[in-house]
Amino acid sequence: MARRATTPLSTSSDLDSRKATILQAVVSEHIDTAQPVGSSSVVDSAELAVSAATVRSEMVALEREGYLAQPHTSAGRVPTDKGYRYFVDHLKAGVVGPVQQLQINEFFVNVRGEVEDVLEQTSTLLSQLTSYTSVVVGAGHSHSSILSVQLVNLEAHHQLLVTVFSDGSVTKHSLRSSYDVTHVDVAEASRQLNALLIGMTLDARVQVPSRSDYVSTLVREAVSVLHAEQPTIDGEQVYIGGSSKVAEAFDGVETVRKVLAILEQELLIVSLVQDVLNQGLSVAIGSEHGYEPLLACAVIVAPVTIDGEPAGAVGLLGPTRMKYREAMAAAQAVSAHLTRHFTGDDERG
Amino acid sequence: MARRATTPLSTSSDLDSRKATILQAVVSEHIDTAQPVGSSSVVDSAELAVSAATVRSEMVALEREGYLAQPHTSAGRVPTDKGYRYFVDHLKAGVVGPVQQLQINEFFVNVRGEVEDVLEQTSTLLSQLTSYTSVVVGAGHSHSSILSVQLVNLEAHHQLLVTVFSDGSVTKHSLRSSYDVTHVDVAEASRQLNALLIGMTLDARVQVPSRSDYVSTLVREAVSVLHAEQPTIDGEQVYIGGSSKVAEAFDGVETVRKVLAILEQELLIVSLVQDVLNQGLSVAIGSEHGYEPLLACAVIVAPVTIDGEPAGAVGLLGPTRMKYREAMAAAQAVSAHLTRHFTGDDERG
DNA sequence: CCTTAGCACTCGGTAGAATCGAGTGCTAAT
DNA sequence: ATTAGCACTCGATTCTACCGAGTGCTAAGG
Repeated sequence: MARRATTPLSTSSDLDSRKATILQAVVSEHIDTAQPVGSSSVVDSAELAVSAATVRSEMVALEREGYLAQPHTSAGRVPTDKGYRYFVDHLKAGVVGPVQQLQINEFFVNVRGEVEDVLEQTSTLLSQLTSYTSVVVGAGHSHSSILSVQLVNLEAHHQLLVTVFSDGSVTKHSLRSSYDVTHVDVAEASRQLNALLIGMTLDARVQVPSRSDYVSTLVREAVSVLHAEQPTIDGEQVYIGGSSKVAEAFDGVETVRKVLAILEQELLIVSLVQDVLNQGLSVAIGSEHGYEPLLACAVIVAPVTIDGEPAGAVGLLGPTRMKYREAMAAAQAVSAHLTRHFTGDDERG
Repeated sequence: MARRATTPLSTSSDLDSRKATILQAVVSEHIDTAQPVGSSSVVDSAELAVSAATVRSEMVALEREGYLAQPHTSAGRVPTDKGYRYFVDHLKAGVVGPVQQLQINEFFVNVRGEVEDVLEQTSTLLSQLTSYTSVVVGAGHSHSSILSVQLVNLEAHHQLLVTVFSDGSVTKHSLRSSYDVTHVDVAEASRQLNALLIGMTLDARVQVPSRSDYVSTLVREAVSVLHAEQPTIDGEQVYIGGSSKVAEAFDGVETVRKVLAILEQELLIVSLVQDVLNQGLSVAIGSEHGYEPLLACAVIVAPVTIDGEPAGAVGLLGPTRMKYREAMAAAQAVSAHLTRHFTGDDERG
């Protein structure tokens, strides 16, 4: 923790020890109180052996360097995004509280059902743990291979193509034909599709014989419909938990509205989470993630893997003045449990 | 409209013509302005040939009878739930505006994809049309028969049971066995399951031969897992559109939070919608639906049918002072289009 | 008897003034 | 470099006055 003091004109991202202490005190207190923090309360909370006046002049410097801001003259200081950034970068990794640990353990012991159900419930869990809105993203099946394809006759003109992937996901696609299709045709088409597609991934192209009988046409349509799925950012699933927490976390109806509006656009949420992950970050604060309507938000992201492969992420969305340590610990713990749950899964009974 | 004047001491639910006019004027104006309405503005807006004083004494009566309330002495009047109820009961059926009609038509011409996608997008549409939060409920498949059952081997201990129903829905269920299962076993189990289950509905019990080989065990497990689904209020789908609208519609963070919290509980939303439908209502106002956290809300519901069978509902959730005529018209129009879309569907190419 | 003009009264909302106090920035002394 | 001291700023709070929308009541007129 105690870092060597450098020259006061440090190259932007490092601060001498006292400035760091002060900054951290301001951030901590502001997170707790949501109020601007004054020099004297810094002296109290950080146990500094200097006077308020000294702290003040340091704060002027911190403001000049962009870590703090003043809502108005003669108010205390408030952290900027940069200030929060410094804070989280120098945060010693937290650990989840005992109560929450218990809650997490219990959850993962009891959780049952399909992947989708687990993810959805996880999202609720994470939100309850932290009082922030949670986002759980499950990766699509673009890299899974096809285990089984089946064509089912709903009506003479209407078939359903049901595909099972090696990751356990199942998709369905409607096929509508302008000609009558018999059960025999469907069975034959099913057989051919299985022969063609089993073991393939969605991004692999397959050669379809171009004969023009009904069965072949059906097969061709089925294959093309499957391939058409690709552009849809391969159907990741998004589960949002605790959107009501938005109303508590932010003040100002307008902010709440904006954030909720964003949360409604699942594609956007997916790319937000992906962006943050791609930047290699675990936290994106305010302007950092580049989504203007979310300027007032911080996003915490933790990746989930299955057998070492990236398989999604869990995230938390709160105000920039969120409780980073607790929230990061919770996200990390949950993502780890999730990883273990899915990876270790098949070894258990 | 002009209803015969009855005795002033009418049996609660009927009002003489003038009272009715006044009540309707108050409700209308309050819906527009969100402000308490005074006697003089009633005289203006309803073109009454009486003085404000007369209106006032009528308002006293309306208040005594429970249709109006006063936020505080010497403020105007505000409708009670009962007042709103009278209003909507005597509302001449509205028709959607030309712009929205266009929007609806365009939507249903262009909409593509599986039922789930259509419902989800419909929910967004309805919300955009009305600026209220929309709820679309798709009925479960408890009454659909099974068209196909398929068991797929994910791993030696892990099979996936994929079921296709006659309504085009598809479910999957994980089966985990403590013993190794070969592909041959799975194929055989699949065959047996098909023989047993095709044509059945989920509520029908089937006799499973109680032999104790692996295949039979697998079959038994599959059947029991399918039947176990029943209690889950048979997996209706809920699609909520425009939850951000909640932030606009209500004032008071606490109300917003409560409503959002309710919207998160899909089961609750389903039963709310079902309740309202069962009461034969199309609108439930404030206390009428009996969900205390939604006291400030009105819910509009319109049923959707497929081939005459109830198949779900579309709903709108707004403040009690919502624009009933427009919202009801929109809900009705959308539900009608949806009904037609799904019913007429199979005749088209 | 219903209606209505007139009037006193209520009470929330707004505007302005006074005040408070937390917090700053500067300066001068150590 | 630090700090005590101090003048100053400015949002928040309180208080007052007051306005005005709206009421309820009453007494007079159809």
